[in-house]
Amino acid sequence: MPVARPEPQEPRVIAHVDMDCFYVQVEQRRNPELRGQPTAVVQYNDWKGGGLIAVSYEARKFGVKRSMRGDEAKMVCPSINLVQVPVARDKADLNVYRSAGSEVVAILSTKGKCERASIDEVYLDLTDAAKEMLLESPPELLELIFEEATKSNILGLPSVIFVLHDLIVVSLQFDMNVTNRASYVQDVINREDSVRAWLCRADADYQDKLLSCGAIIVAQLRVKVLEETQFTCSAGIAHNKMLAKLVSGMHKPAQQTVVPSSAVQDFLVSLPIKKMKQLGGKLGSSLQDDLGVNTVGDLLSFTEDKLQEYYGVNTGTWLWKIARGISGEEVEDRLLPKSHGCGKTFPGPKALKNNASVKTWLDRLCEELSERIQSDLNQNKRIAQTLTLYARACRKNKSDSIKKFPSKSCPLRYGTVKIQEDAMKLFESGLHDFLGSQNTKWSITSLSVSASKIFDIPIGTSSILRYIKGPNSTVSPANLDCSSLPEDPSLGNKLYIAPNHEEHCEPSLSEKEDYGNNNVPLQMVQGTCSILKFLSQSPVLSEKRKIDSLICSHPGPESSSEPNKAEEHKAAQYVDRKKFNTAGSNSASSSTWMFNVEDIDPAVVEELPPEIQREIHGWIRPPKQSSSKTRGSTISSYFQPAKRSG
DNA sequence: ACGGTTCGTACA
DNA sequence: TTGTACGAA
Repeated sequence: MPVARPEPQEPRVIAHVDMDCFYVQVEQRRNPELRGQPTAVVQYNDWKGGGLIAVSYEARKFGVKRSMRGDEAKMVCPSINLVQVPVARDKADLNVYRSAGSEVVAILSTKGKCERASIDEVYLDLTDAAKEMLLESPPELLELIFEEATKSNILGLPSVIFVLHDLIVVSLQFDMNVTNRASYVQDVINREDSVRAWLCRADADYQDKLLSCGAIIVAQLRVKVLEETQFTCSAGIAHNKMLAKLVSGMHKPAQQTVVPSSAVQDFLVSLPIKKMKQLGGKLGSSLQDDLGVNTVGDLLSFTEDKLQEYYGVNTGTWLWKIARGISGEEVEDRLLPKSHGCGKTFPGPKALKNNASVKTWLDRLCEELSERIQSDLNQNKRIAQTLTLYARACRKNKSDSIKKFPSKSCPLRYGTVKIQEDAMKLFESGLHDFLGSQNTKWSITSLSVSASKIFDIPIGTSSILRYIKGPNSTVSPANLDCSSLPEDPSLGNKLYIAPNHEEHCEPSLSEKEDYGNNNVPLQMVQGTCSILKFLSQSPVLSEKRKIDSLICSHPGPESSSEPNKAEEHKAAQYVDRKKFNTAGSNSASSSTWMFNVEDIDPAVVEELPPEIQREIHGWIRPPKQSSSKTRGSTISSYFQPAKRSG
């Protein structure tokens, strides 16, 4: 359920940018003959012409909709071009669209904080850039700026304003005919005055000016996207994510829309409740059916208490706020996806009915997943930690309870074969739970695997791995070259060691430790065992004593209460191995380890080759004063390095 | 018996 | 923390 975030009191400038029928545009770029023609992208042509997943605006005029089959589309629009999604390993392969999306993100992320919201959408926080523009522009330039801003659609004006520069975009992209263009331009000219009147009115709001600057920045970004990728997009500009998202699709394609604060109330009152993000599903239906709320305006008559009563504290306050256009959700600074997944459905007769066919498909899915996390590692220096298997299943039996196939996870080991093995084990475990004691027939209607808990490889990892691995190794993860990585001071003087990348590393499944009631590798212990084992095998750290010298203090809570801290630290100077391995939930729970460089015994360092020594010394920098946040002073967390704080 | 595929979040 | 349910595109 949604939850309200504390909203900053300073007004922000937020944009939501949405590519126009993105997959179609990607295909049109690949084959320019498709431009300006009714086109749709379909996957799986074998049954009823395949399912449509993107429809060009020309085709929409004929009534072609997503969720139609190819055959239906042909019925209502005989001239439609149906382009198939690429297929690899007998399944849809979306990589071309992913990388096209990355091209766009690379451009859109240049003017402020940027959050990749999906393969074809981003949020931008342009507050700083807008303020800068407003501050640094001399008065005579301001007039020009506002003139630029008149090229956006602005909510709450007497009527909709068409956009001059968007006209150019539209005519480039869609081959608009001269008559149309002329009438649009006339439209702009007619309405431009009222926009200028709005922007330059005596009491023009500081917030409105900021939004105007934001609109200009977004317009420029969109032009740049068009120039460099040939893709058009639409955008919404507002003071928060919710409103920006709400209007980004209001004027499509290739246009943008601004929401001044003054227009929010009028805009929202008549808006159907189901149009709001997060209210398109059951929660929205409940509002309609149980409370008789059909528009956002209807929500206004409910007190916050009443809403909390119905939907709980979190959702209640969230509802109360969004009805008033209030949303504090921040734009996250993230250009890459948080997880990678791939899956396939096996509808009806295609359902998988035995282990062999499951294995065949699982192997294919894992192969793709492995490739994707591998390229994420190579290109972005990121490592995924968790492998999860999902499936949907039917049991062929009599009166059947609607039981779900449970999802299962384990630590992710790199390497296609390892992933395949682990995924199959996960499947067997899930199947076991699913079937219970019964011994009935089953069939699988969908399978998917995903890699999650992805984080950046911190500085220092690569060289250690290179060294331990040996310079001549050709095994992929060891080929990491992070030498070009920028230093990130927020990570502190820590040495990270990520096992599971090493061939020597034989974690999890084979160890069969008795930590659970099934054979699924448990995340908690496996990583621990394997890194210790691994370290003990390394030529550098072959003796147990040396390992202990590496791990020389106990992980305390990140922000433990001050009085006991010193004492705790002292008491835990030496870590009992058993305790270390099986410690509580917040310590050993992952396969990545983080040490303070200062905690490494100098004697150990001396045994390392000179170049590694130099590197380690390079990590040791004077303590930083800047941040008020106190980082763990010892082996802090075994999990993700704390989020980058700057 | 699902439009298919991928993603993200909140909650128990 | 893992698994689940839900929502969106």
